[in-house]
Amino acid sequence: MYAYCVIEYPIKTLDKAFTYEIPINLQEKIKVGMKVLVPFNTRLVHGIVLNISNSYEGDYELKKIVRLEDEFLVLNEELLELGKYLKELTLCNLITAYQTMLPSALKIKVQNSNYNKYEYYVTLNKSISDIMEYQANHRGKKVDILERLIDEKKVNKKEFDSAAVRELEKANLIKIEAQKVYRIDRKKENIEDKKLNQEQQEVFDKIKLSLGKNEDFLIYGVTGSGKTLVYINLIREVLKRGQRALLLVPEISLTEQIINIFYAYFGGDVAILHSGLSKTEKYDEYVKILNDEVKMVIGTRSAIFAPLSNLGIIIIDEEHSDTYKQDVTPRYHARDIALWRAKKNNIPLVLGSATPSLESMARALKGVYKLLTINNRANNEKLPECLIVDMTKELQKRNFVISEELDRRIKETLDKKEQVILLLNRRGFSTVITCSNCGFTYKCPYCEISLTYHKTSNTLRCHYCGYTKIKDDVCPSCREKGLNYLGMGTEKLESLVEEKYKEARILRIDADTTTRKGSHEKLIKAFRNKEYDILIGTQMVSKGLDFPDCTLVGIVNADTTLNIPDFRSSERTFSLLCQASGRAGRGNKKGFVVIQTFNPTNATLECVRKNDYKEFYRQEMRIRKVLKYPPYYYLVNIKVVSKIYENASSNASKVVNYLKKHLASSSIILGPSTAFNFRINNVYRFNITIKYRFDDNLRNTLKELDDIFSTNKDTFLEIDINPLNL
DNA sequence: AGCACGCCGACT
DNA sequence: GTCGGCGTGCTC
Repeated sequence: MYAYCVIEYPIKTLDKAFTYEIPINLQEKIKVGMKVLVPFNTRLVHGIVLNISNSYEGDYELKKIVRLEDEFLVLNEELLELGKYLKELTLCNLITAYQTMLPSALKIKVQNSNYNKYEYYVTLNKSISDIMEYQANHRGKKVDILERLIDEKKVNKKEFDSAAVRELEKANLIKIEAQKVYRIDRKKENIEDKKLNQEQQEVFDKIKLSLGKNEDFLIYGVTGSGKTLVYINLIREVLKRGQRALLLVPEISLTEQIINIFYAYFGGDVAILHSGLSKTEKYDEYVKILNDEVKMVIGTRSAIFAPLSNLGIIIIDEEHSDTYKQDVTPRYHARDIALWRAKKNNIPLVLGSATPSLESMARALKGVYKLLTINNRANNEKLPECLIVDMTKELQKRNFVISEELDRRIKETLDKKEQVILLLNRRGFSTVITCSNCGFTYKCPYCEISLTYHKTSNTLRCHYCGYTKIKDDVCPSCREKGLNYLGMGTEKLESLVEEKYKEARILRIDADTTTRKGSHEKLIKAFRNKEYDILIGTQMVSKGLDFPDCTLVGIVNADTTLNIPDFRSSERTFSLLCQASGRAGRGNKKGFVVIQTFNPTNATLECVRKNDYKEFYRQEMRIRKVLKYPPYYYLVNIKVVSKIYENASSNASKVVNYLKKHLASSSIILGPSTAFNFRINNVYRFNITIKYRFDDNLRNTLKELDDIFSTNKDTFLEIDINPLNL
């Protein structure tokens, strides 16, 4: 018998199956998907068995497999096949695909250590009469231990004095047995069963009809519409049918509430997988899934590879979230993997969002996904009232950070003993130039992208197409000398707010205050418990959180995200601000949202104010169509990377020429342009972007380019198919 | 990737 | 004469 294996080195030239002879003693045990140790050249390496065959045709003198490395399959048939799809999807090596699917404790190459955790239990090892006889002749701790064991038969070793236990074991009176335990072990809670309202029920009923079929859904439900409750009921239905469920969430640390709800409903039937777990915790959760000991998995992006057998449904919550796309190789999108698995298992896929990605909404409107809408908040709560404040006018009143309107509302809210969230968008791109007088920013005339400033040449450039212009001395819009960099950090805002509202208790949450594991949840909890009055934060605080006493959300500077040089910046801003607005007035109190901006007539902000996703979708789709962006066109981004400037530059031109020669004439090739992170650590990178609709040659051409550059020592390519960022 | 093999320069 | 620099080629 022969085994075809991929080996551990993630190198293009080794990205193929190597054949080994299976020694007779392993022939019974070996299975496809197992980890093996094999001789390779002059050393031993790890590999995964792809195929087992009785014949081998070829003239190689085959070597023999040394041993099996795990007693269980690390990859079942579905995942083995999925790895091949992942390779095709992202153009990565097969072994890289498999590695990303496995938790770090089970990855190929790591030395096999035992990650299992045990608890030790003590039981009696002699007849009761022998024990009693021993007790008669002794006193103290040992007698007490035996006493308890007679009563309870089996007791955790932790509860006894270890020296006494050791002596008793030596005397052969007791024995100690190891029992495998899981590090995470949650119990179901008795919670009140919430009933679905009519809208939720309709959505549930429609998806229920599709269980057992491959149908893909998009649930578009406003913030607070109770999508989670629909998910819970769907999963229950799936479990009732003896199948399992997979739920993806964007970031578990920010979605603590969701997990707790699912633990409450499903207890130990849930396994969780996310980056906040330790390596060993992840291993435990993974083993539970492999052993069919759980009925559902909740997790972040990579949980889409969970080895659940008998899948009945896949749900992706907040499907628009960027976190579902991995930004290192393999650059996959969990949605694509979900579509594949749903099809493969013949089950429904449910995507849910209050602000669906344009891609998904476009597909839904085309009928590729079934669109299901929830228009109202679950308990008929009103959406918050939202107003836009023109900061150019405030500047004249010398209000640089907090407008009169926002100031008045903050005071009112504090007087009512209610809570305020102030959202400061991600620190602005320091390379984007804004006029501090009127809010003007430079945009590329061809790509509608903010231009970035290059200090060395005093130029403004579009990193999509390479358009370049010299920086003006005065703002082209207001003729003032106001062109400077943008940026205020949360810290500065915090000190300002402290000064202004001396009585208020202020909490700041951003990447700096939440570095320690779990500190984020602690701070969030403290705010919910009303230990603070004002919460200042970045987008971290905007997602999925529920603060019943928060009635005011202030967006301090809505322009920063709008000006980020990316064609998706409007979409991201809309989504972020809608999410943030959704934080106001979750209880039965009325909520307010104040958006401060230098662009009060901006169409995206106006859509946020009206909470009008449909209008935003229409507008943004028009722009995407004209400028040939997704979802009308597909994108591929190629970065040409080298430590040597000339090589990066010349190879980038070579790539463009190659593409021009081989791609369909309808495909658009942009660049090479200097990437916005053009030079990091003395590594240079050039950007090439392909826009295409249908191009039969595309995949093969990309593969060929990848092959050509795989042997290049100093220059390499990073190919990102369907990139989220360029 | 890792390692052996191989062919040139500067050292006890 | 030999040690060791790293260019080249191969891995079932």
